[in-house]
Amino acid sequence: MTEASGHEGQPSPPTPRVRLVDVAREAGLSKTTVSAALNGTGRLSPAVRERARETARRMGYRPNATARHLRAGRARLIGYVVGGAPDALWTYLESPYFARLTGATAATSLLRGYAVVLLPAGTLQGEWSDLSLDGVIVADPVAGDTVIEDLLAAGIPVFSDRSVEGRPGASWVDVDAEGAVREALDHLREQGARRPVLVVPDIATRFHVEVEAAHRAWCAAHGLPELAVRVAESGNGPVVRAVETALDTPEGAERPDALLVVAEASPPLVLEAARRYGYEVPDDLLVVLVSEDATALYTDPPVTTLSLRPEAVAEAGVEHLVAVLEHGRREPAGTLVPTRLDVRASSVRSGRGE
Amino acid sequence: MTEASGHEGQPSPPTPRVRLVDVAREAGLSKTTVSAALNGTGRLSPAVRERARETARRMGYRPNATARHLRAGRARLIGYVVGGAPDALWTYLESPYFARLTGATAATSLLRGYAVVLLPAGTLQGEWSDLSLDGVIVADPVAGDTVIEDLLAAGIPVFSDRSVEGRPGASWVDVDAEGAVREALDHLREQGARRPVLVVPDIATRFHVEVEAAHRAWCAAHGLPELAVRVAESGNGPVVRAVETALDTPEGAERPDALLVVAEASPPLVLEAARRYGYEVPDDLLVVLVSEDATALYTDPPVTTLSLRPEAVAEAGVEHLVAVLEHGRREPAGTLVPTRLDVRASSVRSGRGE
DNA sequence: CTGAAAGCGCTAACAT
DNA sequence: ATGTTAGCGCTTTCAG
Repeated sequence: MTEASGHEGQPSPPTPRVRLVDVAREAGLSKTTVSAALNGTGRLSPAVRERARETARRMGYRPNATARHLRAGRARLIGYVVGGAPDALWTYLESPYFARLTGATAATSLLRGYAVVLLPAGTLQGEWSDLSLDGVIVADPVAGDTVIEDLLAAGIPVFSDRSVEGRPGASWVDVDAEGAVREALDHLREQGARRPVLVVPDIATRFHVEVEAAHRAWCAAHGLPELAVRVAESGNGPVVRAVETALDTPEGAERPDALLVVAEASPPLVLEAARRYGYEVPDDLLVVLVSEDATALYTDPPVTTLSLRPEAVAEAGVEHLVAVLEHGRREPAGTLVPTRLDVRASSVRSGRGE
Repeated sequence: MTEASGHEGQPSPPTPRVRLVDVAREAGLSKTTVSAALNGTGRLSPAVRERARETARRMGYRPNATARHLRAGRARLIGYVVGGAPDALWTYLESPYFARLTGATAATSLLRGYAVVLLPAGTLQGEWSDLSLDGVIVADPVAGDTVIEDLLAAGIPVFSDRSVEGRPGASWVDVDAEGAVREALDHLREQGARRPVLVVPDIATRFHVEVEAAHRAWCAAHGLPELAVRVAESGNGPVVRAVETALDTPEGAERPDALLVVAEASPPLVLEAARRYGYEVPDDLLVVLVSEDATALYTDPPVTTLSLRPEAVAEAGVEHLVAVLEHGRREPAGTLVPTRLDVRASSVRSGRGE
């Protein structure tokens, strides 16, 4: 039962908000005094401070944030854009990786005193120039992303995961693609794999480009065949089809004995695909997925995943941006986030030593 | 190659931003004229207008959004909070429903000229009172949610999906729970189900409370047994266990012949659970999931889903909020969004007429 | 057709 | 210890 209940209902005109002057007048004090009292600054007698506070409370005073921001010279607002894909403006949130990256970015920002504004993927600065953003975080830019150029040209501090190395004002965070590939392939090899096949999206994101390079290098170094299938589109449909392509070997040909999928795909669906093609996991096929999808824990067998650690990426990114924003750091800095392999039954050769 | 390349690099002091006065001075005009020229307002000679624009461009002038907002009296910013759960501050993004609701809210807002600020779930107004939000959207409040009370008390226009009926200033949107349950159960009954079992979260969200009521009513009306299992926690693990509970009937007892899951769960995992308990889908068990999870399309068989239409919910919500914000509408308005049943093979009795 | 000046609501020097 | 005043950067009457 709020104040506006029953017959007494406020008349239509949107109640003019109580301003600092109003409180000051009412309390018989000056703006300064009330402001100081409310902000805990200055030296005021406890009595006056209390009177100001009480009056403000009674009148339902709430400071105007915009005015404060104008005064302060910043709005404590950080923009968040995902690079590339201007075709999929918002769907990135539906991928577990981005869902967690986004949440973690918002969480870390808030800890540092900034709120996050969601921006549509791949849009340029011009489309939201009327927002008072102190800085912008660009997640997952593709090579030569216009978003970044745009922001840099506008002089807005930018942090971008993946590398924008060397651009002044553009700190970066990068997932350690090379380490990720090496760790996953080493693990598969230890488990006996000799014909691992890689499934990777065919896009210009720095991470994926590096993954391919690392894979090539690893295969050469270990004298194993370089088996890879590229996925043109993202999404479960295309990725699962790519997995099928990878597993569907011609009659009599040697079959792959391990699968490393570096594209967001539903773990249970990948397992199902493997079964459809007559593989037993992990007996005939070891499976490792680069994924943040929690369902990996609940499949039978549970699926080994390689986490890109979105929380760590977000944290490092916000940290860099805040460093620029608050201490005016100019020299670009960077962080390389190591991935984490969560070994589960899908990639552990069974019937050995157990 | 931006201007700051090479040896010429700007010295450290963060470049003082170009202001309107600076442009005016440089162009030999007044602030007024330049402002008018840039905003396309007022009656200026084309020559002057062009001169002002050119100078602004040359100097890299970008208007200060905060100052504009102060002047305009609003920041064109909408807050977005998810109700309840202060334990899971950000994880809501990982659910397909909320991922899409969030994206759609941001998209619709932008179309109406507002940007969306992500707020941690279940937090109160006091924790982000230093943000200049014109309004707030509260998604999925639980009964008697403090977030709502808090906002209403503060006089901030609130829209909330699910109902907050009767509160002045609090328009609402509600998913048609009753229709959803009826549509799903009618469908299952038409397909021959006589012992459908409902799996539903045990939480006070209005939607879920209504689902239970509707289920009870439907069972009574059709003279079918009221079978239901409640899930204490959310997440794939608990939901799958609840599904197992629902399917794991004592030896000799009658088994359920249809499953209606009204909790976000991974479609392939639910299918897998059914198989583990010896059910063939759809032959022994018809399955309908309330879910926005895209994997439902790719399972074998594809799973029938009941969509809560997050895009429609978001659209209606933003529409209501903007109506309050821009036309000062006071009388609370509401929208009831119908759900959509996407019938796929998992709920169609096979071997009949085909 | 253009410019001077007021003021959005707040905070912080600078008096008193 | 408290009040006066300037000013953050912009838009917009209102004179000229």
